[in-house]
Amino acid sequence: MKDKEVKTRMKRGFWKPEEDLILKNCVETHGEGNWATISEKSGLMRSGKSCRLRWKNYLRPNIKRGMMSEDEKDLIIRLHKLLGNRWSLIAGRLPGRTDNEVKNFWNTHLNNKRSCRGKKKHVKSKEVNTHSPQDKMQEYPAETVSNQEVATKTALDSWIEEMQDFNCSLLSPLSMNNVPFLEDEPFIPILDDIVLLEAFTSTGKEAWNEFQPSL
DNA sequence: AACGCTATCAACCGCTCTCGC
DNA sequence: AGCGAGAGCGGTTGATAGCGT
Repeated sequence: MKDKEVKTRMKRGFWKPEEDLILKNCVETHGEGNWATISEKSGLMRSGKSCRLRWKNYLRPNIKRGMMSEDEKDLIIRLHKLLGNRWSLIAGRLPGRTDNEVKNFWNTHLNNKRSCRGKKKHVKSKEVNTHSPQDKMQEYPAETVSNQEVATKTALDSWIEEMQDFNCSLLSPLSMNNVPFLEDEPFIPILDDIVLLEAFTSTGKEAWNEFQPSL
């Protein structure tokens, strides 16, 4: 019950500029990550969670605000197709964008189901390439991490083999589309390989065009 | 001008994950 | 191994801006 009391005493709702300033100073003093300490020391009466969210989504340096570029939209679509609603993972590939922003963008601009609610028409999904690692992965149950890893690795291996058979050269993702990647986030082994291969070697324009009529 | 509807997005909630003990 | 605390994630909510009637 004490938890509930603390919770109800916490301030909620929109952040004021002065609160942002205090939070910013506190993060600089106590370091990013010590949210419980920051929450306590700041005197903002905001929960650690709330502080973390505010910092991560708005106050963190190098946050990019405003409209998504065509490249970003394209990348979101491709990554979502591959990863599903793994917003933090997708956002990690979009410098300056947050998971919350990507999630909101998807739900408002790109989510067909939601777009259908209004006047926008649902667009039939295009035929998928049956040789992609993603499709191969669907053959495996992905309930557990180990299953996922095995599935992913098997899919990647066989796909790379096929690609080599077709004499395909797999370019480094870092050099493509002029899309910079966050230096502070290491690629997740195996999964990232698939993400990058899929995202950067297919025809992204087709994927984007699927969504265009509904926008 | 007033009203209703829709789109947008900041923030919250609840769950899972991770790490230290 | 088990437990608890804190951090992180994805889903959802709610305020409000904008537009049409």
